[in-house]
Amino acid sequence: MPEDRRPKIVDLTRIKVSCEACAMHQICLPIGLDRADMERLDSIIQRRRPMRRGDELFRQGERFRSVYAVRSGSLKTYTLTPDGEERVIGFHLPGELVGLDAIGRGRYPGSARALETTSYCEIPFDLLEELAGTLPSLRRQLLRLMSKEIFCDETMLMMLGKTSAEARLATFLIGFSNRFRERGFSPVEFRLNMSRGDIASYLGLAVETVSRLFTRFHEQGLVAARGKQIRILDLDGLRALVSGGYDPAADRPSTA
Amino acid sequence: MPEDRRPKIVDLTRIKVSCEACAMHQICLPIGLDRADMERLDSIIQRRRPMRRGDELFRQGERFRSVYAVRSGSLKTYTLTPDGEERVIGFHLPGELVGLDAIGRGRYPGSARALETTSYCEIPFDLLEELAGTLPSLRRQLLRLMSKEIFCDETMLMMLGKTSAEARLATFLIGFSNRFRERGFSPVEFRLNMSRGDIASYLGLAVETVSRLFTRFHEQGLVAARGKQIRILDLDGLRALVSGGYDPAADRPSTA
DNA sequence: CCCTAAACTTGATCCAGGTCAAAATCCTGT
DNA sequence: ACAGGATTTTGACCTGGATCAAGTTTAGGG
Repeated sequence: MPEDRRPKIVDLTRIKVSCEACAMHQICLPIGLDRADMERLDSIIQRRRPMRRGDELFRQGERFRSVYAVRSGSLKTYTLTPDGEERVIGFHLPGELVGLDAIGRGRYPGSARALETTSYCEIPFDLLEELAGTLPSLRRQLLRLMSKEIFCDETMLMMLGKTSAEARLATFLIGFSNRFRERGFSPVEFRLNMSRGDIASYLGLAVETVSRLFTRFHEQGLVAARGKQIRILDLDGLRALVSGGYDPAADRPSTA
Repeated sequence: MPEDRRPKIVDLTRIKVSCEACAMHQICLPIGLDRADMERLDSIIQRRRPMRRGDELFRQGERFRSVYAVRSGSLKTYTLTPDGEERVIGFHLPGELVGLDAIGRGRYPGSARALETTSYCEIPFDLLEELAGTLPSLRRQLLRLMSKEIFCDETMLMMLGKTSAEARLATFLIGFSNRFRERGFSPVEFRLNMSRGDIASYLGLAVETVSRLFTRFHEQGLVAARGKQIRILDLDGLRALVSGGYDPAADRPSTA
């Protein structure tokens, strides 16, 4: 067979993917699907070559075709304001779907960029929509994930509305702690691959404020941050800072 | 027939509803459905007796069973923070669905309260989900509406992150202007039935700031507000205030 | 392994908008 | 029509976090 002259390139672009084998299948779309249904889902999903840090998954304004599921790594979504400034909308960990905000408008309202080496699945949305017609579990999970997204955005809205910078960063760290734990990683030691600037933009603060807060948290023995590497020393102490504000950890279901 | 002894009470609680006859059916769930499919949707929808100002549609923490579509009037959704403060999440006009944030968690994360006399449809979600399996147009529209909700929340997030009080109120007014126009009402003269406090809470500002801004807008000849009655005098002037910030009017599709 | 640009930290200053206080206005029920 | 509480407006003051300005560390490419 002459085709095996360049097998790796072809393989890396469109690999046969299996949800069943994916470590995130208890968090992602296939929850509740039996083997046969999972195979039908597999058949419409494409796994792409992993992205490297800085690569773009899609760009603001591009025509919407697919939603994407993060398999490993992480990415950020952001929009460019008319005056060219970048505003971070969210950070996405393995098992999470990206691009759900584009369905209603046919174009991606923001861009998505890898924060580290990141692999993902591409799910053509017209096929997903169709398949959701015949697989009730898939339909339910898709609706749940979208609803969860709305809920998380609303939680964030509440926080940006009235909380102090301190409470925002504390909530941010607690949120990541929870998300890492849900994924089987340590909830007290992890790497935040986004820059301080990204965190600041996401929380509606200035970079300087975020930096000062990290130093303060360190001084107070709450968090030991060496660059992007975070170690949470006193989770309850952080929770206390959120006082009065809304604590998403308190009632976020551990699964979906 | 002895039943017609108390027909009105029964009628007002569960009225046979028709999406086809509803003024909002080009904005709401039934877009793209043919007559037969619309009847199937009608068959799972219940129209309830109208609420009066201050009535609650559902309460935070209650078990989720239904989503609701506003037929006429308006309502606000809000959550109570642990320390008993109210935080407004959104305002809902005719044709909009409420309760979508509850699907993923099985409980309403906030309460919904009528801002004026308001009629609505109740749509039991398990039935809607099932029907969405057999009606592709309904499924598509449900996904679109949820996606739109995510997009709107994200837009709001961006705004709360970095914009001035002035830009926030301007965006708020422009947004309502658009929504009223989409519904066939005047985009320059309308009634905002929520209190100044509600507006402030929604925009993450103090009541006093909102009040001052209304006076300032009046002085600048942008808006004439007599209490809840709003008349926009210079829409472009308002748009100019949003400068630099993100203008949702610029690319919000006029339909769904 | 070093060099350089970018990212991060720290310090000093300033102001938008929050808070407190009080007066004016608007509703709502009787 | 009116009383009384709630809502709104206006004024005075103050603070949290933005902004401006250096230094310092980190990381990636040659």
